[in-house]
Amino acid sequence: MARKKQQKLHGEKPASLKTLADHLGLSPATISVVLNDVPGRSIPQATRDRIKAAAQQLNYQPSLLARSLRNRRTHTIGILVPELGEGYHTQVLSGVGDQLVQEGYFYFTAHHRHKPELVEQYARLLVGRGAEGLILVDTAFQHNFPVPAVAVAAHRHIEGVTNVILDQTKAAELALGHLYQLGHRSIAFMRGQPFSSDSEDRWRSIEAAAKKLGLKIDRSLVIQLDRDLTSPELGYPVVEQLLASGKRFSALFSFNDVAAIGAIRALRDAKLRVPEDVSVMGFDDIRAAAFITPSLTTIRQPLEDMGRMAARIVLSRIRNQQEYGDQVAVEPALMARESTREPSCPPA
Amino acid sequence: MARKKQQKLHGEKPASLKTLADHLGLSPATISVVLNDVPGRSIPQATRDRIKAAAQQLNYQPSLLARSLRNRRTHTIGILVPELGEGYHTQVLSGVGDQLVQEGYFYFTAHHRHKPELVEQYARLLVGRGAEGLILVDTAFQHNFPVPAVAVAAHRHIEGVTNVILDQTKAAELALGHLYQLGHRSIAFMRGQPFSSDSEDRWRSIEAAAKKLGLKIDRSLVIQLDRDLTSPELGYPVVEQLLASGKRFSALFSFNDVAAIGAIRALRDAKLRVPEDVSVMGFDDIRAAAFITPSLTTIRQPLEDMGRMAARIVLSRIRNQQEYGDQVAVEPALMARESTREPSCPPA
DNA sequence: AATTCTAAAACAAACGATAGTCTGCACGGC
DNA sequence: GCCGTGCAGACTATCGTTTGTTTTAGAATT
Repeated sequence: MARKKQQKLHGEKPASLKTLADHLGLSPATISVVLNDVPGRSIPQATRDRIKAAAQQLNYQPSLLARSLRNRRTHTIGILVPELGEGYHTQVLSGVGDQLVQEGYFYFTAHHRHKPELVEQYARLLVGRGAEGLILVDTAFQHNFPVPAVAVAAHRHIEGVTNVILDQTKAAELALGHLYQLGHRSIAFMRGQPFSSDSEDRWRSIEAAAKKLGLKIDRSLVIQLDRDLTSPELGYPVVEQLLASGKRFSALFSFNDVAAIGAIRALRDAKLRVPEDVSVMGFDDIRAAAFITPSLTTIRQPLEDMGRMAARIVLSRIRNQQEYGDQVAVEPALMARESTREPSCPPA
Repeated sequence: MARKKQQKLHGEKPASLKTLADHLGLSPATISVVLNDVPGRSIPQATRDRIKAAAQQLNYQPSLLARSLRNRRTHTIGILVPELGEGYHTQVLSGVGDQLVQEGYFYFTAHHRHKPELVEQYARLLVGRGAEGLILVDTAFQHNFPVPAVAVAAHRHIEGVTNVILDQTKAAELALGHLYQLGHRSIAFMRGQPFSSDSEDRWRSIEAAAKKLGLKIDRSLVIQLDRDLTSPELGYPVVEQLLASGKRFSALFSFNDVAAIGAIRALRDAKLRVPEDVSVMGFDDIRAAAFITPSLTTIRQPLEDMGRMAARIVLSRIRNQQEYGDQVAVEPALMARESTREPSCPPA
């Protein structure tokens, strides 16, 4: 007869407990008990072996769907991010994913492209889909959620939602401390866009750090980002304008790395060398930061750690352990590279 | 009395059909029928309104879990990627996600860090979790799968798995054509690591394109990558060696952008200017390609499109439409930037 | 008044797994 | 021979939906 098909294509329905039960002449419940090693049940070893062998042979895979329905546990977390294709969010995602998988959880992802109505909608969908918890990365939201939720770099604080943030105070101190120590005294600052979650905090921290160092912030050296871009173009025009104003400065603290790259372009196009004439400090430590010429001195956000932390917190809240407060800060690190050095002429 | 809690914290069990049924004095089935607008059932408008109002009021959300169990449709796809935190894969993911969401599907992601046993294990888990199809991005695998599967940039062809790939012939022709047209005749080539999925195809296409242009490939100008790195360090030592060999060349075609960035460093460290002394062509068009100095001329893989295409194919196969063959190629594009120009001295 | 018809909704059986309870039977002790 | 004891496993209900089939009751027909 025809040779047995060696590579079964999809189509045959997978084995269920009932299939196994019929095959073995036992009841589904017994098989469930054996395969799950439920304690306190007396089933002879012989039967156990028989069941396990059959399960293997028929390639039995329990339907997690059915199990979830019955146990009311899905072991699934929903994750909301603004974008998938860009560095910052996916690095957080990477940490989240690692931690979740390690603890036996799965996750659904959805990206909302910053549309508020999509945030609401996807959150509902994810929960409807069985998500036992939510992790929101760089995502604005209004309400509480029907399941434990943790925000990474949240825009504001919402009752009941734990927030994982960067220690902005420490970050500002690291950055300004580095520039100050190199000898910089006239430093230009870039403020983030009003709609960006970090802008306000970052700026307050910078002011505080400056005060602590005895450094005066010259208002005319403070520029304000406003465009909604994720390309270096973001930083170009504002720096161009600043230069046109004629004010001089020996260092620039950019709001983020991407803007810093644009800023470096603008400085170069104005025939200023980086770092010889102007030092540039970034923020975030995106991958490109180490690759560009000159490589960028920046403050690293431990994105993977933040993700891992968020995952740990959401799981702990699901288990109803109250181990974390409603805000958890992680430590930034200074990545000193080529784009900063001592100013060429000593401060005036 | 105590004021009504305005912000309900999680804890109250969500409304089910049964809850609604009790509340309305109807049966769950009737309510299901109404809420799903099942055709061919006669329910008076008054009752329909009553049901819909109650559903709204009790904030009824159908359990997709239960529905999936019943309907044997989960509307979920499983996605396997090697890494989450790095550019290439997540851009594909972004396209996949867009397309899936648009067609009403959700997706589970898992990253396996190139460990073969994890690929197998996660694939099984995802299917067990209800995935109706699988998308494998840059992932090696051995077997067929019990559900429709589509691979993006697969390592080899597997019966029954549709493959979305870049048109390597076109890519090689674009790249070499560009260099040739600029006047380059002595071109150095970088071959990918043996374990990388594209290495073989890419090289064959380059040979073919060179032949077509009447360009001779000088074997002593061909260098071979072998390290498993995703940082520019990848391209540095091999170019250093090539330079040490004393052979001269006016252009270098790198295996990918990351290696190209390392190569540029190596060239600079050897006091060669890019592009004045040596033109460098990359491959992939990673985000950093446009940011570095000089910005990198490269071949763009339309990663999002590939993801979208993979999603479309897997859904079409789930629906049992046979619209696509077992291989689908997408078109690359030349991104001409600063790192290439005509050679400074005319070819010998 | 008895019969047929139809609208409106209830009922019942799944989907696959699991937790709790219950039964049949062999064995032992008295 | 009667009863308890344990073992080995079956039975039942349930998670929340959906689908096919009945029931019910009132209205229409004869």
